[in-house]
Amino acid sequence: MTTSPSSPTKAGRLHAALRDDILAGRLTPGTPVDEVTTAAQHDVSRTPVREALRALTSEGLLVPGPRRQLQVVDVSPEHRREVVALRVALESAAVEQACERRTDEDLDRLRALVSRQRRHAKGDDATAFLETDEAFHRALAEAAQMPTLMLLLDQLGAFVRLARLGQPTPQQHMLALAREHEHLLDLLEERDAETLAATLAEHIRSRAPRA
Amino acid sequence: MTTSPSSPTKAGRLHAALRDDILAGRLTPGTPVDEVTTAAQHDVSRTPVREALRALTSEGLLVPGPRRQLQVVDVSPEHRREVVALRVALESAAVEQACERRTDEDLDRLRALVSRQRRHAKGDDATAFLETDEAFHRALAEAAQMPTLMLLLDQLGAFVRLARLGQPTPQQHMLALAREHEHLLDLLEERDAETLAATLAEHIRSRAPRA
DNA sequence: ACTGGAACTGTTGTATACAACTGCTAACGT
DNA sequence: ACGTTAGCAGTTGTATACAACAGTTCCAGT
Repeated sequence: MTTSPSSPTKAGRLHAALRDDILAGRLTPGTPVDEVTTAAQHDVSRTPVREALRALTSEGLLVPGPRRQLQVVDVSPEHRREVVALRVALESAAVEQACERRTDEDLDRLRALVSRQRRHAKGDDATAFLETDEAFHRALAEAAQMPTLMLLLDQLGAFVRLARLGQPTPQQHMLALAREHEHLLDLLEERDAETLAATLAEHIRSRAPRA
Repeated sequence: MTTSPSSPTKAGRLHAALRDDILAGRLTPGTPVDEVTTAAQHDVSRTPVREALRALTSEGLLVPGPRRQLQVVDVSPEHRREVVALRVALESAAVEQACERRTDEDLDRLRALVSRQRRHAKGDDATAFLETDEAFHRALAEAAQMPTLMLLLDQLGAFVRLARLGQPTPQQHMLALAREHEHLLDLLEERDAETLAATLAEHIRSRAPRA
């Protein structure tokens, strides 16, 4: 968010590209990242690289390591738990507001996402499913119309994705999640803020790592 | 946090200096900030300025304006309400964890802060009081030992400070706040997570702008 | 008078050269 | 043999020059 994701600048494109490399697992945790190498690989000068690396650092995707070098972040189990707790806190706050502000268009959009998600679940396409899953949670929060909250959630989103990288998603889970989403939408439609927040919290926690 | 605040680099110092200028009201909302002018004023080249401005933008203290220029953010009443809601969500989550993890040292530190705060209140020193107030809330959250949460709270903290800039703080309020802090600590000591979270939420909201 | 567009101005984006720092290596002295 | 230090290699920090872009002004043509 520092540099616009799809901005026409090299810095912006680099930022997006590296972010994608990290979130897709092409740059694995612990990998050192330095300016000159990255610049050479992408055939640009150090200047835009610096900017991209700075942005990624402020997002927490790169962390300062020992030899004054940046490394791809490694999400510890403890960190994972923290992210789950924060998602619960923020998304709960979001849906409470959303219950007041949601429009019928919001509901339509969300229902469409769930049905797409169900389709992907039936086709056992985990990648597409997870993508839609993220889109659903994002759209749900967006109905609250709280831009600063969206900023924070986007930051957390990167870690969520990172945490999920290794873990497979069995079809059974996918179907269950889609059903739960449907239920969340019913509560949003009824504007039952309290139940919705509590159900959402459980929904998020239930997907959390056990250990 | 992108560039270390007190780092020995020019970029870091600039970042801190500009941040301070904004939070102290020396750079008022809406003021356009451009690279060359800033560079000239601080007698450095554009390079470290760019970095500092990027960091401030990612913190939300600068926002992209019309003529492709950066401006000092103006916190709208709507934004203020959002920040309050987010603080409630995050600090509540923090104290719930803190109830499990707090040590006696945490309590000592916090009690010391409250007593300092009470001293400032009695001396009617609003500036020192608010500074200690921030330190108290930060230390309270820190007892949860959730580093990512601290990052998010620090970001919000800037907006809190900004929102308070105009508003005076009568001595009566200060004394009341100090008393409430004392009460929060009692609950933390008893590890009564639920009551503490609820009381804290009310404490934060009670200071919120009315309109 | 109005429209089109060409030059101009001010700004940010990028490349590159150089300086400063850090950690390492190796050589030297004891 | 060991510790100390000088210098060396690699990296980041900073300055500066140049390119690209956007907005503006002002002129030309109709």
